[in-house]
Amino acid sequence: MLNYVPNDVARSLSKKSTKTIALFVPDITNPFFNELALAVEKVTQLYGYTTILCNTNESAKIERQYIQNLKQKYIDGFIMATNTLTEEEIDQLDIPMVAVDRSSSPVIPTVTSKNRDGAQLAVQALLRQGCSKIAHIRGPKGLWIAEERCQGYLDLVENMPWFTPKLIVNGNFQLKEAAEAAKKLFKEHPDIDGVFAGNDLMAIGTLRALQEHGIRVPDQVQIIGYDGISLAEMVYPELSTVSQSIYEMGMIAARILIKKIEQIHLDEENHQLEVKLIQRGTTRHG
Amino acid sequence: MLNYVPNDVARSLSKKSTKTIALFVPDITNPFFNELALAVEKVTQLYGYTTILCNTNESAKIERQYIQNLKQKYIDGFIMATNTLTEEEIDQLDIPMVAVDRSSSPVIPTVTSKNRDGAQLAVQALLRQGCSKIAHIRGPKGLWIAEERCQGYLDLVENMPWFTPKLIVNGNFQLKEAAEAAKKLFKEHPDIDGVFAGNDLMAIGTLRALQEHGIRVPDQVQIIGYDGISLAEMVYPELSTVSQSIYEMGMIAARILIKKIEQIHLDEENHQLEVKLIQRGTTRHG
DNA sequence: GAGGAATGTGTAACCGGTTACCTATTTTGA
DNA sequence: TCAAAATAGGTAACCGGTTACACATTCCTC
Repeated sequence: MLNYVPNDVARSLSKKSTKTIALFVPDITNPFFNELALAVEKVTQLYGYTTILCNTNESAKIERQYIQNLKQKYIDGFIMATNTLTEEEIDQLDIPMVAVDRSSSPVIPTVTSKNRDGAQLAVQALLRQGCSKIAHIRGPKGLWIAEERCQGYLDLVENMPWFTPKLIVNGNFQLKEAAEAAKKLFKEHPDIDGVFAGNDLMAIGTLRALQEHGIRVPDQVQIIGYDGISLAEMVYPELSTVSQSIYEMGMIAARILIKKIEQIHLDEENHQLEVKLIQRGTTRHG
Repeated sequence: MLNYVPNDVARSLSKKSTKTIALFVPDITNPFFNELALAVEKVTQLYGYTTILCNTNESAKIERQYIQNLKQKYIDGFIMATNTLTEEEIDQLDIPMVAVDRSSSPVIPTVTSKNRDGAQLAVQALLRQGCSKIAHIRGPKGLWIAEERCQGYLDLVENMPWFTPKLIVNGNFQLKEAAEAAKKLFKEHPDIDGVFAGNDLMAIGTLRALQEHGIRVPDQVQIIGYDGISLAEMVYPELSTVSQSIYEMGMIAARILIKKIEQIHLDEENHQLEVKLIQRGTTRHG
């Protein structure tokens, strides 16, 4: 008889390992993280690991709870798309860990994209395509990727005659908040004709706000987002965006984590992925 | 010293239970299932259980793999928002199980909404608000909830002089497919002035297709979706929809499952939740 | 104060694998 | 052919809890 199935729990107990890793995401309803999860899962499965998805809902408390809970269960490692943990905590956790998209500490390997370059790409395109007053809907204060993208925007517009810091408003990476922010922004500056949003969700929120006010996109205002989530192709007009290879980010992060778990040497712990500008319906390109 | 932390794996081994349940969803990128997951997680956490989210990607193979894998890990129960398993399989699995939204077998407790009633609600509203030719973008053939919603539509329009079965087209519950289907539909029947879609995603796809063709919503065509996902409020115009309490569905399913696991008696295994029509920007209501 | 119940403590077996170690067998080479 | 080495098979301890059962102690009642 060959119908013997080993008992995973018993094995885990003696090996102190479960062949399971956890992916922490701050917001499961953001398609960006879903695509990331798909990629991570694919790679881990290939190596015989199971992935479990943890939605922290942007809450540090939930995140810590999950971590304690999972450590007790002999989880083998973490991929963090969140950044609430302090450096100390990570140090004393003493479990293989990789950061993706957002990074909370320089001590752990990080996979991210060239945010500043990407932002410049977007703003360049807006300028080239005739915009004469460009606003930026930015992500949360203190979040590294939001700062970088904002910086990329500033790099190109800071010295423009029309520039004022009031053209930068916060949308917290969320659709609804960005829509609100955009409404206020356009009320105060009706002559804005270009918007670079810190992520696609906020760009879509901006689009929605403009449509509500009867402002034509891209005729009157051009919009570019950031991320390249599939939702960007599902709105009308389709969203122009700075696309990062989300799938690749997930795959690389997963591979790095597994190597760390299995103690295989890594030549390069950090990865910065290239981004590319995809122009669609919200911009007036060639 | 009170810093003793019991070892979960050892406990699981001897108790043959992990205080963990799994939620299976067919498509993690569909916001409906995210909202469901949030609800399930909330309840299970309350009862001391951990939930793990499994994305089956509509694939029966992946689903079976997960199930095998998890059974070996002493999972305590399953909540299935999928319907690929056969009745036999469920029987011989011999693990507490609850179906939510979709049901694959009458032998397991099911939490769903009054689909047929909901569809009627939508079509009634369209008729009342002046539509004289209403189409239906339906969900996958063979899927119970899709059939029910289609039936609800038929209940009201089957005997109308303008009705023809060609007004029913398949969109597979997906945004893109529905947009394509809608385009074709409107090319053949330009006089359609109302659409009831089998879910919100398809309604949004329809909206997108119409916008692309310069057809004004709700002036020329009114649209109603089904589900009440939050994305419905994020498009412009905001989508009118038949809202089911997704959160409640998740909570009820979780509670039923936990009771089954802990062998507490249930008076009522099946639940059919009420739905309500929410009119927003895609309909011309009073 | 003795008999019985009620409560407390201690120990060993068990959950089902992994692994280190010891003995038995086969293989290899001089 | 025989000793040493390589391989095979078997056993016991261990991972870290749970639980059942034996035994000791306290309490209550007549």
